[in-house]
Amino acid sequence: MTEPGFRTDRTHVERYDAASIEPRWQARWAEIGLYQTDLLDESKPKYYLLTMYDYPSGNLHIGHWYVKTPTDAIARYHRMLGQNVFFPVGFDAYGLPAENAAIKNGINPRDWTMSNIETMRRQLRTMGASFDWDAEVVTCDPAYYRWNQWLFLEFMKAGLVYRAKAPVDWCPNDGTLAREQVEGMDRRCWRCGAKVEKRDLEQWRMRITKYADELLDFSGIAWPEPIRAMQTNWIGRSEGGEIVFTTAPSDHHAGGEELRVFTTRPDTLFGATFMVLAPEHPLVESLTAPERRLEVDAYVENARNATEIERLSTDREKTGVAIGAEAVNPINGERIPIYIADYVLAGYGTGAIMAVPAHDERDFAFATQFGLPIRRVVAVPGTEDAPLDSAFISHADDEQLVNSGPYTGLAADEGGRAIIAALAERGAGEPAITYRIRDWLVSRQRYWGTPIPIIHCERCGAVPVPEDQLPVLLPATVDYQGSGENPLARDEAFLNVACPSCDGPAKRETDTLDTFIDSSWYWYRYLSPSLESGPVDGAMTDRWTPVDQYTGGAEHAVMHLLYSRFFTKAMRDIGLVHENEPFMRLFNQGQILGADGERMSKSRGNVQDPDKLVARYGADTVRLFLMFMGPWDQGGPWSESGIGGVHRFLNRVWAIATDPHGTDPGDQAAGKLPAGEDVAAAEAAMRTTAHRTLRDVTEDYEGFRFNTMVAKLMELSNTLYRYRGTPAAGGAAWDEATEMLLLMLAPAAPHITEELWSRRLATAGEAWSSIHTARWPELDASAVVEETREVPVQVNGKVRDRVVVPAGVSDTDLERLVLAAPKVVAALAGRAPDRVIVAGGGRLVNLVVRG
RNA sequence: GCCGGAGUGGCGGAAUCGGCAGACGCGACGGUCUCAAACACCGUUGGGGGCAACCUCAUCCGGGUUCAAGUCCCGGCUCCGGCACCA
Repeated sequence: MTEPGFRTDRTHVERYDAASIEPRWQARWAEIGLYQTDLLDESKPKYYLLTMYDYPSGNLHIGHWYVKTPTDAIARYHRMLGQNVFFPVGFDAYGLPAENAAIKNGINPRDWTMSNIETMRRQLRTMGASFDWDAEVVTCDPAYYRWNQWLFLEFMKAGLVYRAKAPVDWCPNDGTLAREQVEGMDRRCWRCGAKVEKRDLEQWRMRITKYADELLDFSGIAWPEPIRAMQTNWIGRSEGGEIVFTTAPSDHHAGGEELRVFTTRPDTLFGATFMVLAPEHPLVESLTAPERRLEVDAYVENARNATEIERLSTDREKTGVAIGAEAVNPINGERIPIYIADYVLAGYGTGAIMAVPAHDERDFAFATQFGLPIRRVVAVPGTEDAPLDSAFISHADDEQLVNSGPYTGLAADEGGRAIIAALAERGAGEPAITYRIRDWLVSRQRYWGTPIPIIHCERCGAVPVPEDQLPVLLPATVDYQGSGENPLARDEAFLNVACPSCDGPAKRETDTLDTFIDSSWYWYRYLSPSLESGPVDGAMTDRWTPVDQYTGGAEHAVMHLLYSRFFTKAMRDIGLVHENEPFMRLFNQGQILGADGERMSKSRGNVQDPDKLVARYGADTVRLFLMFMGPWDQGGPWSESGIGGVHRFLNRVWAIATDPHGTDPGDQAAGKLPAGEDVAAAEAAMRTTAHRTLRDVTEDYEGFRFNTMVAKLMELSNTLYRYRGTPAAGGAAWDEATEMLLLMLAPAAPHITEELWSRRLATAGEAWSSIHTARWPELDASAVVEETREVPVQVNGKVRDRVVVPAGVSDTDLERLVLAAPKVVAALAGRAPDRVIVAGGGRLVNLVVRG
């Protein structure tokens, strides 16, 4: 009878034991398909909730739980609101770690990946997450990646895919990278951290730049400001003008050649005292004077070979050389010397600048270094002769052009427009816009990815694989020969193929697609994962997309989250979908760091495994603890301290629901109502608290404020717990409040609430139905209002007393009551208040006394 | 340097259409229960002062607006994230 280790007077009550409850309900939910969405059911409003799918790395750590369990609570909350919720799950199954594991351990990447997926499926179930597993997508499945290939070819037809030779970012371990995959000032690979180099390679690209302006427009979608700012900066739109300089004739050069520069400051054109070309600029070769040749060639060679590190190690000191040629300023015919310098980038604008040292920091530094003239052309009137010790770049309203010929005296922005207009008339300039974003490089020299469906024929060039020959299957067997080199490149069976166009001997493309292609449209595929006639089911996407709510990490700001917007627009333009944006609302949860405050990683050994905690406390406690830790968008270092408090809360919920009349042995006040309270007052208090909690918790679920949501449920349970064992327990008000507590807690702690709910139904003799299909409780607004309330009274802004007044008291009555309060009288010390402020509809009174 | 976010008890954090600073939880201290420990439960807990009712200081720093400022304005500092010679 008596279990060892527990108090005798508690043993008659069944204790909360998560381990015996959770697996049982998980199995039951799966058995009855509780979370499988009927996508055709239009009787309820749809709600498409998406959380970023995972790379199957092998084990769920606490970070996965941190993203997924609150998202699951959102799904459950919306179901309780009566919406048809679609909450799918899948795996981002292609990618580098599988290959690295394969090389290291001699395992096939597919076997490694699929066994990890199996593990993770099991782990995801222990979370109690309400995923619809029928919709699962695994991207390394030919049923999925064939549509990557199909989309690639359709995009090609639409002019959105092209192949070009250009400098690319190259990681010695991982091969080519998208610009977005190069991180930090020292330009490291996002995967392996190796230093990234530039190489000239012929590669496939997607024309994301076509959508640059559209991608800058976030109207109609509710995305966090930081993500919008990052994308906006990444796209980097600059407005200005292109100005056409010409080369001046000289001994070695006939002159008259166009030299276009881009500038955001056409107003400073009269201040251009030299010109700088990128070392890679195509005209450098022909413009260089014979006597400068040696030095110029050396500089160009050096710039090509210099790593970014070397460039930066000079502490941004400007370097460059004059090429012995001059350019003619189209506005005034002035001849200025031409330099090359590596601070001018070949890939941005026109790869050439007009240098205006008076009004640009970099040009100022260069001019100072090389003793070049600095001519001020913008100034507040009267200050134009003041010497400059740095570039003058402010944009005050009263600035004017100076030393600018006929434009002198104009306001700077007006002058800029006038200069461009004048140049445009002569064909020597025009308004122009440039972007920092580059087209998306999608070729990867890797095995474990989607084969690019292209065949290279010596006669016909790069020929698309005909649609009826898709998918181009990734060969199942792979021989790495212990190196990271792409094994496809020496797989003769894969490689050799007849040209689809001329039937001659040809070779397959051996590069595979960036895995970010996979994740750029996966949410569409969830709606028809096994469709064979196309990538998406138009009727389904029309009905269900855009996604209503997306959750995931901010680390994807300029990769996945930008590519997905691009894909949606591109798919729209080829007629596949009919929307402009993929995700209506986005929420970025924070990141859980290791206990050391560093990012969790296997190599640091600070990865937190939830299994131990689940075994000790149960999944509900872990879920709730992760929500309670702090604001969801904040994240922070991992610490277990505090999880006990959350577990105690669930224990109390259990006791409230199963044993309303029980008492605690340590409580001397047990069984007694608080002093001065009768049963009626207690019941009114429970009812008020329950409905206030409902009001607040509803707002918290809507706003994803899970930490305060849990806190408020704790308060409600504390209130109920205080009445446990008293005459107020077990009555109608108690029962209503308990039911509300369970319903409000259900999205966050699905197992314990399901168990307690089933017991309630059984006790009431009702047939079982899941709490997760129950309706969210209705707020009784009248219950929220108490009969009396406490009003703080300030004298000169400091709280001196609190008076209890009837709920509907008028301001004048309130004032009268306040002035009669003993402590207020004392604080006033006989003085009459000069002002009486009744603030916030009677929430507070402030009495102002002068002197 | 530019862009974005944030600074509140010993700790995680509440409270921002200006209105009782520190909800909720952890930790700590005291207690109940126990032969004892653990568990559980009850109470106290921002600093300083006072026997006490109370007084006083306090939300990164310095100013300001206001009857009233964690919250608004001006000027700084620190930390985190992103970008980084982008003309």
